[in-house]
Amino acid sequence: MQHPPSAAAPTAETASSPSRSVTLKDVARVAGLSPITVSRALNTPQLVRPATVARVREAVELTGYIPNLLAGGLASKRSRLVAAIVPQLFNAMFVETVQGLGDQLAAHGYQLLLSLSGYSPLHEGELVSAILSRKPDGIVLTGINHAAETRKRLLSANIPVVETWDLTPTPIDMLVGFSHQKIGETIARHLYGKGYRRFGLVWADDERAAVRRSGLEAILNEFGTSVIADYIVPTPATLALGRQGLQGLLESGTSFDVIVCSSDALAQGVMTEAQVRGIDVPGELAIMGFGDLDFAAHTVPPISSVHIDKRAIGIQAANALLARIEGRPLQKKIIDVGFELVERQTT
Amino acid sequence: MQHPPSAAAPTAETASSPSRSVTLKDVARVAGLSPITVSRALNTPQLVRPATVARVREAVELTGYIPNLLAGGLASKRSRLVAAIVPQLFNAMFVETVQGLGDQLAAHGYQLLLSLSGYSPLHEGELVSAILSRKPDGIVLTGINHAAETRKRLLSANIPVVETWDLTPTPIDMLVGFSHQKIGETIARHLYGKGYRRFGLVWADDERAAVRRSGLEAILNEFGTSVIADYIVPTPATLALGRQGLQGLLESGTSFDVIVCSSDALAQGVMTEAQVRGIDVPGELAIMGFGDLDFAAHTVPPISSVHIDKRAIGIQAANALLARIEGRPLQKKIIDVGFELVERQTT
DNA sequence: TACAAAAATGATTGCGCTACCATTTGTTGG
DNA sequence: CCAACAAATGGTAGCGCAATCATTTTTGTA
Repeated sequence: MQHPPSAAAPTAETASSPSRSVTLKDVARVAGLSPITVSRALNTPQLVRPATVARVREAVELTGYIPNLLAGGLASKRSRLVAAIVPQLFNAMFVETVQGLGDQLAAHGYQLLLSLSGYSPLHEGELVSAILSRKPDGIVLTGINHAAETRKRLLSANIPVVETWDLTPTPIDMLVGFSHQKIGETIARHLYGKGYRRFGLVWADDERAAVRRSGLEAILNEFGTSVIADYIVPTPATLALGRQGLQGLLESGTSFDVIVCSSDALAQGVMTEAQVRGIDVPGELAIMGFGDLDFAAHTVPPISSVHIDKRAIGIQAANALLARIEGRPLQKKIIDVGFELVERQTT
Repeated sequence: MQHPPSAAAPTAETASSPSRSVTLKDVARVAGLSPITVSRALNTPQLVRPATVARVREAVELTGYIPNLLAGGLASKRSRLVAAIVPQLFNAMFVETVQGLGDQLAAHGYQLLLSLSGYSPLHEGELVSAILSRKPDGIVLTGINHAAETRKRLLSANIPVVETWDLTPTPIDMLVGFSHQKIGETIARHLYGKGYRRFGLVWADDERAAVRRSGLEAILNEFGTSVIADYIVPTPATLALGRQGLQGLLESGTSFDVIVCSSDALAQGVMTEAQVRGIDVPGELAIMGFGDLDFAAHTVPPISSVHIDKRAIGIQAANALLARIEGRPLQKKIIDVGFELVERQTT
């Protein structure tokens, strides 16, 4: 299975130059056709006689030709590239969306340029410029709050944009997400309905989480109660921060009957800390998560959470983009994938 | 902070054509310089008078110029793009590596093209071709087992390649990883040393996991014992599969004193199932994971695992690539990031 | 068989940028 | 004050491909 250094690769060009890469012209020469016909045979085979296509395929095989998409993109103004900006990947939330997006794009011959913004909207502007310089056919953003500069650049780039993981009546272009406000409200109603009154929060310092909180508090206020205390953690939220959170809240001396967390990771952390301290969940303390990550259903006891179809967000975003890129009519500019409160055994 | 829709963007081109994008030539005209000088001012400012650079910067600002890297890459043969192929992102293992890689690359002005291979080496060949057609300056691969076709293509593309997450004396080019064999051996010694004799496995159907298993079994054999039974699960490994795994093993009627899992997710699943069934961990049954994911230290009881510096793999891979791209000498072609068995309370 | 229409193929040009070499401008010392 | 050189700027060409229009070949029909 070793390749002896003496034997040159059999498919290498015959030219003496040290491996100048194979171009369309080389394939054309081998196939006895013009370069443009080869180009067509590869990109729009329906415009070329089947026999010719076969001849081209052979020549491609023989030469080991790999098209240069930089050149192709420059000439055709279509890069077959879609860029996505995600705060970070640690946060398992976005991973499924990226995976769905990537899978769906790949299935349609597009590639994914992934950028990690690290939750900093200031940095996002430069990021967008860097991305636009690759001339992507579309862009997927996380969230709806972008610097004015970012919006302007995106708008003037004149390419399809999908914002995700949030909801607004005025997206830059298209949107796939859900209402954080409503989730907060739903959580409040659920917990109040189950009789919980003394609310503690372990909450990430994140803008979408803040919206969920405002929904939660709005309804609690309606019911004449409110959040007693909160413990704010930096992003990305981890189990360790969840444990710290409960610790912090308990040290404040107040007593709670439920801790609401801005993510399942924090919730699991809170639960771990409760167990370590011998606090019965949900008997003495109820816990509520968000995101319905893989583990939420498989802890002991399983964590009540809010399910989001994270993968669907990615797939729908891809579909919206592909439709626009390929000029197909778009049913809706705004897709609400909704959510579902999943009651398990911690509430 | 709103931009009134009446006022046309002040930076828009004066041309009447519907937003033809701004090119280097436009900037040059505005700055009263030749295009090539503008190019230099942006790419190699040290070759241009500071006053001229400033003039160019102004013109860029004024015109809202965004370079076209397709054209730039085509002309210069440097794309400032690095491609990475990862089996999948669900598997939290690779996420940190991708994040480290992305961060480090971004810090050096490179962007990340992410491809998900879905664990299928057959598909990897096409993937590599698709990637090479973007003319990346470097490629990061997961694992060391690649189709012969893939190797050939990579070799003839003549760009730096880093293989990761495994170890071999004969990488395609460079490598950042660790020895799965040794991990298996280390686990076996640890568990045997603690007195465990009746080994059950809940194991993912994954080639690197298979190597860890072979290390484990080799040492167990040396000690005159062996794995009693295994339960093989498909990738990606999830908590639910871990639970199924324990269930499957218990139903076989055999009794175990330790279950070794090919990942922490499976281990947590096994532990959950054990707790649900009232099996004391580690009293009646010990559990061993792999990967030392975030949660491993924060379950009750915390899971013994093998720590891998996953983020470092990404960062070192980026560094190796950057060194080669920028022509700096490379200390080592093979970087072993090692591992560390972390004994917690499940063994 | 002839002729129009359709299908298939080809030639030219330019996408936006940088490499390469040529030219101009500025600087130094005799 | 002017060589002699370095620093700064410019002109030309071409990276590899596809859009556009032109030409050739094939097909169907009277």
